[in-house]
Amino acid sequence: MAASGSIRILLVDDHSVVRMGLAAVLSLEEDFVIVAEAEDGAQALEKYRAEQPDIVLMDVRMPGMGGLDALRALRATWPAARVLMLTTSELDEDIQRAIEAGACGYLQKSVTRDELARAIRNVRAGGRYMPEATERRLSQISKRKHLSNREIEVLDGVRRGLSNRDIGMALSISEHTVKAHVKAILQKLESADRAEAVARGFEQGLLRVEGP
Amino acid sequence: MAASGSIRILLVDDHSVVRMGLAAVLSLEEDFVIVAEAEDGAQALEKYRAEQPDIVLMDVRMPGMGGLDALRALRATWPAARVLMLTTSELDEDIQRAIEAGACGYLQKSVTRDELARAIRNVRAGGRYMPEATERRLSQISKRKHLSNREIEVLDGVRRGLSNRDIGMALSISEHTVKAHVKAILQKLESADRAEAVARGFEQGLLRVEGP
DNA sequence: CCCGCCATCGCCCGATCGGGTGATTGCAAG
DNA sequence: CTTGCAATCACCCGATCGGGCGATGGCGGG
Repeated sequence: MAASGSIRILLVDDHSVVRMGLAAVLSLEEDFVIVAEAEDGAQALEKYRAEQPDIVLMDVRMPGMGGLDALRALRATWPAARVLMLTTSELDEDIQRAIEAGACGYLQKSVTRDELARAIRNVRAGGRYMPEATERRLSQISKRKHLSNREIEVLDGVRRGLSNRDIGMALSISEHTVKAHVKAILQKLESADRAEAVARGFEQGLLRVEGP
Repeated sequence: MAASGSIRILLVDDHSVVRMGLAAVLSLEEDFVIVAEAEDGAQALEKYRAEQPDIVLMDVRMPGMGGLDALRALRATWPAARVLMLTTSELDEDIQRAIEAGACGYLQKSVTRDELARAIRNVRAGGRYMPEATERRLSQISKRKHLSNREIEVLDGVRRGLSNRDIGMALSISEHTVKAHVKAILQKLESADRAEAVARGFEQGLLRVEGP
């Protein structure tokens, strides 16, 4: 690995404007070298294999394989890969997932040039980097009781306007069980009824607008 | 105003990375000149007053005064202002609102350099510009029956988990009336119950995660 | 001027929801 | 092994929801 001469970077983002912007910002630092760019997760894996960069800067939301899946795939093959996640969204339990999946940092696209450079150097040096605001949000998120997979499935039925009975039939379980799940969901999301639970689901990133 | 020598552009986006990227992309065109940048709606108005650019490239989602409000404010003072809206989100009835408010185009941040340049020249020449995909989405959106203001208020109560009675008290109307509104909402959003209506509200951009 | 839409109010009623209180299984972590 | 949690099933019951049917007044466009 290059001692500390230069830091080799792989950019992954589906928005070409953002890639150009990152390239422009990073080129202001003498020792940063962008060795490759990718538009999606699959490309990112290819490029990583080919270039073995020191740092990956990756967008969270991308068409096809999302940034989180790409992150997991990357770390599965190269556990030492150092990945900084970028996002516009700022809400999201994606933060939580990214950290669990081994991201070394989580930045918003509104970062200043300075902070971005610091983050990259930090991560390169083996550390982590997380803006204070994100850290605070993360601690809040981790306090939220999170739903089990089954509960997410039920919540998805609720979101589609199904009755408890219909959800039961769809999941091949009894209506009683569905009610139990719904009850648990309402408690965990601190919601008064299923409508509020759906709203909370969207707020917390459990439910999304684009169908999975 | 510069005949056709150069096209003077104002960039408005809260993400510095995106501004840098746009600046980088646009600087590749000889006749494009970025005369100012702004980080939010208020700044955008100032800069416009000072520079009187030919074109404004504006992000839709921004902290403080959002892109749409900024657009309206701008057109209120300078009805001839030519504004191209930029977005990451792609969903949204914001498209609809932007067009109504007098935007000359609506682009995603994934645009290629080519398309962006074409859009700008088009708009500069007095035309409009809208990617085909966006146009299709727009036509779908316009087919959606849209909720009245009162109905939106009711839907917001529903989203917060209030009962019809509580919503009635909050809005100082009878529970019966609320029920009538809810009924209308369910029909217009083609929803089976209030939970699905909330989901549809989020999908269509009627409800948002960050507070109004 | 009339039609349509919106907002408001009213009553009846069956279906669904959500709370309370149980229980059993199986698995994973301590 | 014991504790805890997820998932499953069960019953009772009052409150709420959502549909059906209808009515009034106001406001704006054709």
